[in-house]
Amino acid sequence: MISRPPRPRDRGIPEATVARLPVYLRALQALQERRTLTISSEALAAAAGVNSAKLRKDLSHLGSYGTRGVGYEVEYLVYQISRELGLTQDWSVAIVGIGNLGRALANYGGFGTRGFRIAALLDADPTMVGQSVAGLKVGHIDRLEEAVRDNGVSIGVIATPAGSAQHVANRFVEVGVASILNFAPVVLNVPEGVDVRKVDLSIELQILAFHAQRRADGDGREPADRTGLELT
Amino acid sequence: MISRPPRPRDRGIPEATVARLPVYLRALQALQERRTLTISSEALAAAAGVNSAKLRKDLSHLGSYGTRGVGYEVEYLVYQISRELGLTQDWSVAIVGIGNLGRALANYGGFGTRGFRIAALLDADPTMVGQSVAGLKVGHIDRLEEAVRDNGVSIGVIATPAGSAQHVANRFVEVGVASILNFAPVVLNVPEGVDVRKVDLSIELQILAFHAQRRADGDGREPADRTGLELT
DNA sequence: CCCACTTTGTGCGTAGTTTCACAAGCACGT
DNA sequence: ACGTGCTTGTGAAACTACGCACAAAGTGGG
Repeated sequence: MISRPPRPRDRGIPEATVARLPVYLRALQALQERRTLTISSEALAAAAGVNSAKLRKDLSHLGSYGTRGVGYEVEYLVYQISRELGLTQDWSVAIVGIGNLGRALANYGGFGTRGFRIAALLDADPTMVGQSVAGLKVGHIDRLEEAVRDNGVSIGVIATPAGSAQHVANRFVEVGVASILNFAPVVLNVPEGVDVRKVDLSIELQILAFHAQRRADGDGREPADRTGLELT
Repeated sequence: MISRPPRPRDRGIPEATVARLPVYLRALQALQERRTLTISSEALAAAAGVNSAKLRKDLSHLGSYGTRGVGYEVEYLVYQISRELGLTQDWSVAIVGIGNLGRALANYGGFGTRGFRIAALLDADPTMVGQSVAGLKVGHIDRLEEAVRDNGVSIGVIATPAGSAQHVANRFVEVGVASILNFAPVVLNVPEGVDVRKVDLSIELQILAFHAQRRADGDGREPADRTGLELT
């Protein structure tokens, strides 16, 4: 069962590369729907919005799956990336916090095209419990442990208010969920070995504002010590 | 021996730093509510989930706002970071695509605590137009240009299906919106000078899956590639 | 006034990431 | 068979980011 295959894959794929693989995968799947059989790094890079050298180096971490003079076979590459990302197996996801965002997530069909199954929806609000959302009955948060165990949940999504997020995270960790996607605007504290990724809308807006302001500032530099409001 | 002349031009705060400033800001605002007057880099770093040296270096890019032996004055730092991020001015935001996600965004009150004002909601679906969401009337996408001009919108949020995203982006760019936050699962093509940030739920899940798979492959142990090869 | 103590700001070595540029490899036409 | 043309895979250079460790700078007590 446990294959120590003769071709032990280099398990040291750079984090930056991992973050881009899903983008390549999506571009490749779009190509697949258009019946494209092969594609060059140049063209795929353009579709993914990256530099072609970067794309080639990224793919080289998975192995040598291209053909010089031709390009990459789309279908084969889709399979290889999917496998590397762990999408050839199914992942059960539980979403906690069925507010506006939680509902949006639950209804978001194309979760990774496939590979992810939303197995449980949980909320603390008694009036929410029992309602049907995206074809699933919302359960009470008190049953989190049960829901995780019964459904083999391995990924937890937190879409609660900031105040409850840490508590929910603790519960997740407690029952063995080691992958958490956090939408609440707080920094979660988790033990080593637990993987947390955060998606933060207001942070993204603030970063945009920073660049927008910089553009507006004529194009200058000068941040430094400006203790009040002066400027022009 | 021939070293290139030093570039004292400290133009620009590192991108990595910019991305963390909002996190610091949020932590500081929480402290402010607890009436904390000053805080050390050590404590603030813990609250923000980063290394204290990194935090000090980040803050040093804004200027010398700390007091040795004491720490940072919370209120002053809040102001400085806000100013650097451009939050001391107001930004008008338009959201296009009032589906589940668009509604969630419109209702998400704490948009950056302040500084961001949702000025317009637009959708292509005629049955959606005219409805009231989060206290705003949904307008038809055809009026995008009008809505942007009338409200001084400078940030556009795209929450449409993938197929419409590029089209909406083009329209935004056309009317001079140079900051776009994209939730649609596509790579947007925009001219130079336009700033696009993307938030992609399924990509985040795929990255989590990658790490989860790695954990599982290894055998009960953890990644453990922290201690790479020592000297040889 | 001076000393002990605390905490900032930063120089520097290390690690990670991006990009260039080109040799090596493959397909295809002749 | 063999050259021509195209595209991959990858050394190496250039950047960027990280975190340690410590001197500098400020506080407060005696």
